[in-house]
Amino acid sequence: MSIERIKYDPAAIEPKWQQRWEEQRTFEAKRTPGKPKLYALDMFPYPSGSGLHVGHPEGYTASDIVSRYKRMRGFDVLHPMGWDAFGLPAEQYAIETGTHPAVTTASNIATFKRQLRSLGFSYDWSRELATTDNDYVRWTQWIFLKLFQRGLAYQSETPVNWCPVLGTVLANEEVVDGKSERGGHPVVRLPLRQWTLKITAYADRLASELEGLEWPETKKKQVDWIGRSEGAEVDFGIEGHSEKLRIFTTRPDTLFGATYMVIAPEHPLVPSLAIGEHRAAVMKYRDEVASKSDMDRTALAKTKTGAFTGSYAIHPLNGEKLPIWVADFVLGSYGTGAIMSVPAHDQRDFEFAKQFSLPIVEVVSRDGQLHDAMTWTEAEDADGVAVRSQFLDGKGTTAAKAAMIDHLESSKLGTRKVQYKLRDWVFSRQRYWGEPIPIYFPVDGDPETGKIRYDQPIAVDEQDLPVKLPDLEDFKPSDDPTGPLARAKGWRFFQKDGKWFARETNTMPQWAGSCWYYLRFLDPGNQSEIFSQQAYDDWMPVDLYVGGSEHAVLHLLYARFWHKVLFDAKIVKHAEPFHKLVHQGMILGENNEKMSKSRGNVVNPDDVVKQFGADSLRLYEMFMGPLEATKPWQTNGVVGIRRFLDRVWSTLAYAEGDAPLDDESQRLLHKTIKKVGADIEGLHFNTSISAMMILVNRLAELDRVPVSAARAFTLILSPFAPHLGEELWERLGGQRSLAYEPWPSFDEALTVDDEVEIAVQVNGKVRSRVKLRKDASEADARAAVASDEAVLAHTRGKTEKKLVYVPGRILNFIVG
RNA sequence: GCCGAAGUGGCGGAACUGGCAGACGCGGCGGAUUCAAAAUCCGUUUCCCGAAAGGGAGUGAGGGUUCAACCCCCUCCUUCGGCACCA
Repeated sequence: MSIERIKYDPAAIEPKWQQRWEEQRTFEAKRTPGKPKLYALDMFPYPSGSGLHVGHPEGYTASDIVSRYKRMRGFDVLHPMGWDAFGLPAEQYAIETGTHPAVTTASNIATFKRQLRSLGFSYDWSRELATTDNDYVRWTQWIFLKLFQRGLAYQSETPVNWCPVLGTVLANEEVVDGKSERGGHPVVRLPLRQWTLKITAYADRLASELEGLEWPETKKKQVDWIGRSEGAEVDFGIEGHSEKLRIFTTRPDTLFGATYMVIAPEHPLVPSLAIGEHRAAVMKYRDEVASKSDMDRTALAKTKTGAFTGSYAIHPLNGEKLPIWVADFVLGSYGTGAIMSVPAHDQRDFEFAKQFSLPIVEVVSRDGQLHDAMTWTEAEDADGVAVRSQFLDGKGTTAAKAAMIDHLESSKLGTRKVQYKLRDWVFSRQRYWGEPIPIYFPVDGDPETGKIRYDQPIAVDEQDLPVKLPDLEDFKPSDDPTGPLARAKGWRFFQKDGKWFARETNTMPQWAGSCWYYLRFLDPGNQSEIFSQQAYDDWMPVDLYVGGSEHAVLHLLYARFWHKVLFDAKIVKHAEPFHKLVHQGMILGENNEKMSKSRGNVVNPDDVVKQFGADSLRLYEMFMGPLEATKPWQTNGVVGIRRFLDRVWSTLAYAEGDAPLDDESQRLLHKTIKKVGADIEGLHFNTSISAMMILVNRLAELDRVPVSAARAFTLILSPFAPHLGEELWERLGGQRSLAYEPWPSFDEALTVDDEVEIAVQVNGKVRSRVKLRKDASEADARAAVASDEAVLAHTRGKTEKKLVYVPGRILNFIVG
């Protein structure tokens, strides 16, 4: 054996196959009638300036393995990739350097694309798209118009989260602890004109239609986020006012326990209710709260604060006078911004009552007896029996709630009501690098002096889409919340039929583009429609959606909302877009900490590819542990994987002949084929790799590996290590890419051993092992160990009380 | 505080439906090869006692069910993720 053998050289074979796949358009998605289909979607990345990090390839490799496997299983596969390319970083960079965001974005995309290509993902690059493409923006705006036409996009002047540093308004979801989610800049609440999407109109469906989806815990997170609660709205009279004070409660059964009322500082009635000597203090309190950050107002506020308005509400059922307080623990943005306070049965009300020495009256008793709630140390919010409650007395809580609501409705004092924590989606941003909102307004007179009639929004004609961004040189946000687009006067103002109009200068948030990209992938080149019905029917819904759990609520809720609107508009045919959802876990640095530049523990995929090869990176990321688990990077682990691939190469690359494998190897091969297939279906990539390692270790011991076995192994390895797979396949006589080669079959009979070694226990402790036929009878099993010294040593002189025998598993003597 | 997930060798992690805990990989140790090293190959590697045979302990802690528990039940601890006064 003097022939010099070539070594495994990923640096040579990886670019070779990447180029060949591209030239031969190997992965262009085509649909063949009658074949099953798979739409495998990755959450497309924001192409940041720092390039890919090792977290990206984790999910991408997983979906790529499934895609490649399914192709070999005869599926038509749609596996696309694109760019979520609008967003703040490019704009911030533009502000700092003057480089146009389009330039930065294009160069970042080029970097990302080069990196993704170097990893050998089987994307159909002919469907590549970026949310910033005019051709894409056109349809994003088109969908906005659908929302507008259906009354789901409206302007409001409500208090919003204005971030002075970023110069924009943020969604509630983008504000964490009173700071911007990106950058951690302070956020204040200001009333501004905003475009808002009526996602609350879909709250019920967004919650209930999750059922039936194959999603992880994320379903629950969304349900919690939507936060449905059932209760009643009740109108209280106000002494000396004709207006009513409307409150929402989930505990109408405790109405007789209300001892005071609380309204939020933002409540519109605050000015008129704050009277007499109390007025000044109330207004001062209101102003103080307004300047507080959300942080101060919520989590850390241990003691309750508030002020008495001087006004009284009239209890609708017993006519009692209840003092009306203002306190910031009541939120202006939830329910009616006002509550009836039942301190005996609500902890917050209880604390407030203690703080301000207000009465506490028990109206729900745990045992039916009367107690003095003034002596309690905390509220009792558990269900019980209604007391001191007139017609409710003696009723259990559930029955009492129903009876009270019935009574309120029949006497027109209140109504049944469902409330949601979910708020409408503040959709406008005062920034440059986003989709222009395709709306314009009449101008009274000319642009210089005229007033813009924001109350008369007009939809841009569909024919005139997309509304493109004007070229700007100065991207700085200003204090002026109309945003930088307002400075492009030539773009903003235009004349039609002799009249002046002004375009909307707010842009859409980054979420907009990612709300529907999976739909454009169906038919990205379509110039006349958002997508053809044929393309839709070919591929939808998305069968597998892989992405980070950081998008569990925001992106996935927004996208589902848009999809349902499109469903109602009969543009899509499924109520839900994503059938199965998987979140890859985070990859930590070697020191078990989150990867970050400041911690200096960032691993660059380019370096790993250079040192070990793309296939090693792919395999390693799948071998680290369960896909969904958080797990630390270990460079030595990549070394181990590279060793495995070296061994695969040296074992298979020079396979020859067709001498049959020995029985044991043959069985192992068939077991491995079965296991790898099943593991891919279950996304258990770590264990399938381990199974392949075991097989190679076995094959490497053989003098010679027959070609047929080498080919079968090559095929099952190929979804994981596609470059190595192709190279081996070629050496083993393959004429063309193995991408569509049928997945190897296995003989079920060879995957089960008919003789197995089972443990022999005495009183539950393993004392010996014995080889037995899988289906051996108890008598046979007993006979097989009858003279086993290791067993006899522990049974001798004792009486057998029981024998547990599970064929193929265990033999356990119970003696005493 | 509430909700969710998870705790297994020195490390990453396996373990079917309750049936031999520690597969596979890393690291360690010993050896082969080499002038030497790297690479590669072989052996070994949960802990404790023991020269060995063997014995004992062991899956965050404590209890329980069972012939048998990483797996099921109860209590508790820790870590991670999410939510944050939503009436």
